[in-house]
Amino acid sequence: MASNRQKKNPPKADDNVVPLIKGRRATSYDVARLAGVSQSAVSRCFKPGSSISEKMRKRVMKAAKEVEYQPNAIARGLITQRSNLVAVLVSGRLNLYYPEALFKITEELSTAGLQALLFTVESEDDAESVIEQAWQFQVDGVISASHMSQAQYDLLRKRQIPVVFFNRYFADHPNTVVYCDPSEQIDALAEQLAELGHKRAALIAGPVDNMVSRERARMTREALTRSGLEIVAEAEGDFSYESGASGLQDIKRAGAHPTVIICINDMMAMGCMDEARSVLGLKVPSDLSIVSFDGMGMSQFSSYELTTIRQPIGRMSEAAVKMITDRVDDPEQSHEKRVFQGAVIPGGSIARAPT
Amino acid sequence: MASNRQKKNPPKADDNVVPLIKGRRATSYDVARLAGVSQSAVSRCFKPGSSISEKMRKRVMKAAKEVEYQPNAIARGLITQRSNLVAVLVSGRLNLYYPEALFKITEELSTAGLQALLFTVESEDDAESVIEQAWQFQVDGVISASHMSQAQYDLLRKRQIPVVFFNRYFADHPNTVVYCDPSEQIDALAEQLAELGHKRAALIAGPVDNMVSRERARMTREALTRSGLEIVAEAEGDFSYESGASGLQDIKRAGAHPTVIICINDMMAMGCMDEARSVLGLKVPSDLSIVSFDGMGMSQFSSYELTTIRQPIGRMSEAAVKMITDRVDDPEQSHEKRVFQGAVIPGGSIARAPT
DNA sequence: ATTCAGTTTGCATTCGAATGCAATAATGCT
DNA sequence: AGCATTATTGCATTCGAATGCAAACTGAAT
Repeated sequence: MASNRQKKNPPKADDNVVPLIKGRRATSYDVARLAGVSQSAVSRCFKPGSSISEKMRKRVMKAAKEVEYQPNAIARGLITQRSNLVAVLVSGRLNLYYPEALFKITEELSTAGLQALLFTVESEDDAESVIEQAWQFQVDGVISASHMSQAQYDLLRKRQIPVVFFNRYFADHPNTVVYCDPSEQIDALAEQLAELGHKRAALIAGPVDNMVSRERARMTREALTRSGLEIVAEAEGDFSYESGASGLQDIKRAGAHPTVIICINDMMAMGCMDEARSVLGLKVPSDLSIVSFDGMGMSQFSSYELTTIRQPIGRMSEAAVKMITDRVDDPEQSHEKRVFQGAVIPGGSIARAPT
Repeated sequence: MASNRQKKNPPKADDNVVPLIKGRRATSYDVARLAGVSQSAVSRCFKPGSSISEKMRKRVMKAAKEVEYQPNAIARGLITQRSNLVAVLVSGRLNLYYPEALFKITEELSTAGLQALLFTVESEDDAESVIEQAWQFQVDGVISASHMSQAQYDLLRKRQIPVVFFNRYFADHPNTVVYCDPSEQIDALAEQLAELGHKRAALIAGPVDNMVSRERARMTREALTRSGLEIVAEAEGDFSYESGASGLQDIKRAGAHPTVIICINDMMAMGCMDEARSVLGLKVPSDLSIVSFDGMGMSQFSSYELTTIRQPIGRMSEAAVKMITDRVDDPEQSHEKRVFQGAVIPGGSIARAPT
């Protein structure tokens, strides 16, 4: 191969008649040989901003097209120390809401010239191995919408890999994060519930090890109390439809009689609503009002029409990608929190409290 | 660097006191130097099945652990001509059913030592650029659950990249594919509908450019006719909830009065059911029966409880991954179709025809 | 024609791991 | 011990593109 490389200044085109492609994909050397230029010239043609004459560019591009040359991103990654790969960590089962974000993030990454390397994380052990995998693949950054321990995060930081958290974060530690703050909206809803005559509320919370879930629950408790509603019962779910249903059962079994239930996410609210209607025979919203968080597409299906607090998933995804690209380009970039406002979707799942 | 590499046979450990890590991640050379062995030895330690003594392995592993060495998958990919990356193509918006498959596929790939490089494809143009992207990243294979033209497929084949279609395929061309054949189930359901006294059916089909959609529609027409039901109307949807609702409206507007509607997927069935109940004031199933395809999780929420034909997504995902790994390991492997049986989920959306 | 600045181009090296080959060490066998 | 095998190990090269540096070229000004 070394002897095939051009020797003296003006390498002649086609001075080597070895067929360019025999099974093997074309490399920059193949293109160089075909165009009668050096490999460096080919490389420069594919790197925007390089010093190259128009004549040379045309010549190279013609040859490149001829053999369908596309630069090898793997080889490029090795020399530039940039893989253009971003690990995207999602938890598969938990929340059917995230696919929307995942697709959006993937698209945005792609327009930024980056590719999403997808990892599903179900447990902390998963996270462990996922981080090692990502590290092996030299990912330029990590967008995490799944659980990650402090130690795992620290490991990534130590390895100088930028991390952006999507809807989760460590409260007592600086980190880069995008999330949604629904406090104003839950305040407004609590106020509205009070005006509708509600006095007794119940809460179906999410897993306590989940930051977003905890925060939503905390805000809800505060908002309800502030508006003069009593929280007569609490149940803990796991974000799933089933746990919304069983959460309602738990509340009833505890002997509580709330007139409104706040669910920490839409999925549980749907489970709760279905259980109320089909098992307990309650009418929603006339017998029981339901409020929730997320604003996922399904929540507005006419069987549900939830009154919920929407997260602006699209803008949050854009922000997450922007934040990761900024940090890939400049690793010194400081931490940043981007907090989006929620928005109430009025829905039809709340009404005046039954008398 | 060349002068740092060990010169003669037994290279002494630590004969070079340059700090191993100064910002830079450890390489096999760093480990080799620390352990006092050659780089090849380190490489062999991380390749299962290599000729290496136990003593050497321990020594290397100790050094590797010390500097947290993990082989660089990018560099490995360059030399082995294997990226261990598989492109997974999904269409983002269309079908909320695929996330389940996507996560499953990702997990399965991961246990096979492969990583999923995620691409969203909305249009044929997208597919074009996605294929080029995937090619640049030297993916070892492609799993496509999205649209792809014959020309695009041919391009991938020409480039010797194995492709597995997930629930789509080209009928008149050999290719490797996993899909679900619901013909027996739809026959059984048609039979059951006839026994329940149904005579007039309507069909809400999917996009005609979608193979699965076309096939389901075809089978449905055949099954219904065979069982003596007349198809009094057909509407075409796009798999979305909204198009299920508008499909029903189209049917009604055409003046048809079916007693049962077959929807080509669950999502449209839910839209159709909600529209029937909340807008047309019909009772499902007593006034109108509904049948569909997919068996996605939501379809069994108690607001819907669809009678639907489930695809075994889990097993299909496993099969897809198995098929792609087989073909990555042996590119000569011939084409294969793996067809899974559907399964009827009885649900509660069909009943005796109203008189 | 000469000089000089500015552009283009090519050369040689680099990234990090894998591997064929040859050298060496370890082991078995007589 | 002596010789033949076999198992380990190291050496040198390779994968494909990017890039610092120097050589060559361009054009303009003198």
